[in-house]
Amino acid sequence: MAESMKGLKRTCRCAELGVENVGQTVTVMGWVQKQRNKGGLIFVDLRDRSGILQVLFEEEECGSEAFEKAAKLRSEFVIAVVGKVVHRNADVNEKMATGAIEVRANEVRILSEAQTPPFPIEADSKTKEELRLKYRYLDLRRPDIQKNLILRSKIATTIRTFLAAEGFLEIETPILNKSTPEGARDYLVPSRVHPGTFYALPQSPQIFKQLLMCSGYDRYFQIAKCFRDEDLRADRQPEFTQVDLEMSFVTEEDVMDATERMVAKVCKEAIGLDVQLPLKRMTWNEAMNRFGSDKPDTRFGLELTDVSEVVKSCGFSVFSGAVANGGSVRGINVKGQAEMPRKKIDALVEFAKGYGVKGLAYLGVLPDGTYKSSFAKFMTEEELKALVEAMNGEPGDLLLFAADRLKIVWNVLGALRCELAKQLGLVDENKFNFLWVTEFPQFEWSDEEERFVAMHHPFTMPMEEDLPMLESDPGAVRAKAYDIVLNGVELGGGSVRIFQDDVQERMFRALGFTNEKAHEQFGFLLDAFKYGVPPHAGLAIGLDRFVMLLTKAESIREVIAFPKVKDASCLMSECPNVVDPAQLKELCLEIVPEEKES
RNA sequence: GGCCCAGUGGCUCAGUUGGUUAGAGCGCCGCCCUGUCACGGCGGAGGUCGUCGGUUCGAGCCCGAUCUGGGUCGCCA
Repeated sequence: MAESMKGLKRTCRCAELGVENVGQTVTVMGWVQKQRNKGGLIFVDLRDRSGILQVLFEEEECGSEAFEKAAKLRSEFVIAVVGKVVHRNADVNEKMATGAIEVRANEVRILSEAQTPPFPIEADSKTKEELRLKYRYLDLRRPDIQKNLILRSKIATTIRTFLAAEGFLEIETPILNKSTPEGARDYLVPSRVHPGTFYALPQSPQIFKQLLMCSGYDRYFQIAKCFRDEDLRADRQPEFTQVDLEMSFVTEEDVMDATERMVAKVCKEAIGLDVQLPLKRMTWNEAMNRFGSDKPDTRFGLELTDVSEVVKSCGFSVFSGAVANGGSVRGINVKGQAEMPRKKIDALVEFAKGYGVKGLAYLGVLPDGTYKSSFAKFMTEEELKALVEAMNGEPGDLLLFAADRLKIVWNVLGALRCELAKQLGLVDENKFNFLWVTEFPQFEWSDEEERFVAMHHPFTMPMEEDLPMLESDPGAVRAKAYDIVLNGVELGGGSVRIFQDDVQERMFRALGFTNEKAHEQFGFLLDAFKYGVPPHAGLAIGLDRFVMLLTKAESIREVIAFPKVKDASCLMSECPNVVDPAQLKELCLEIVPEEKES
């Protein structure tokens, strides 16, 4: 039966005690991690978010009533203990942070009894995630998750302190917004007052922070919840948190400078990591050509080589054909792997196919100078020699090639080099390689929509020297946009914003927006630009991903208190769920049953 | 929407070429134990193998479908 804590006040957390407290009488409260009953002596490991403390019950010391209570304690009971901190003398436990001391109990109260939990509350849980997430409130008791969330809190505090000192104001923006079809799918919220209309949850506070600049707030930031109704991944949740910031009267240099100093500060405070500033930079074009990715992992090599020129008229029609059709042939030299078993190579080919390429050509340069290859028979000795030379191939090397449209080749080889690095153990897990990727293309061609779409968003400023091409050659226009990348993960990104209404109008035209459509969707922003708007630029960092990388967590769910699973539902609360028909009626909504396919 | 992986007592797993009463460790319950800390000793309870259907004399094991969770491609301005 639960007892009251009346008259008791917790004096400290469990693991806050040490040898310096010996002799003091303390009151500690927490969960029973473990009870060890020796008969005349009962040990209890008491746990709270600080750690574990051993409590000792001896009948002579605590009296028979307390001793009997101690004998009844089970895992996860919540108890309060009043007792004296003593040294363990000969029985120090070196493996415990509080192993030199223990609390000799004088009094114990059972504040709450507990059923046996469905899985052990312990670090390095082996329990299936499904079960952990169903009982997330128990999972969150585990020390490794607590460590992650405590670190996350510390990081948020560091960010707030840093930005405040830099003159940033923390300003909240609305959660209920207007839906804009550009970009990711919106989560929609029906309006009761205006039947048939909807709010959208923010994908980012983008437009509002730009309006704040128009309003003179100079430097804004927000640790903002954002929502995107897209499929989940190990590093992607439908609701996530961004450190969102915007600055007026600045260039991209100012934003990048403030951001990297903030990131460096966080790394130092959170995990004691010294980050060398300024961060390395690379243009988008260089990143794609060398790494096949706009978020390259620079902890290892395996860079791409363009061999299109070398093979454009060779006998292997897959290569020559790709070049003839305007595509590209590029390769990766996997040093010393010429003898990779056929089975492993086949698996790599299958891996590559998952990225849209029809196959992967391989050429092993054997130590004796001969070749083991899927295509050598189609090429002359000279052609092969030229190809190996172009790849800097030496005996013992395995050369892998993809031939297709350039976009696909980049995609395949970019993924392949990461996979190879993982398989060959080339990734140094202790490295934190930050990188700015700059000069992104302004537009990206969408096959699906048959038009150019904005690579970042429609408010991104093109580079001045490329402005004339906005109409004539949109695909060649580079943007004043920059992404910050850490170990192959896009940590965040930003841009200088358009602040001239004529440039903004040209942007919308290039994106295929009519004047009406642009005004219908973003009219208030365009109007705001007519009343005096400062040049401004900003950026957003994905906080969840940042914490995930700093904690080396395998999944973003390990750094979010209550995450969603793959289908965007919550196993604990079971949302989303149906609602009362009366609620729907009030919203003038009804469920139309899906037609069954016959 | 596609592809891949997993699903056996509360938890983590094992389960031989399909063959009688499905095993282990931990946990749980009871008794004993004054220095344990992966405590120890003795005893005990607990599963029909995610679900449905099929093949077979016989299925945890083979086949099909489906559900659940994970990874990934598409998607994510």
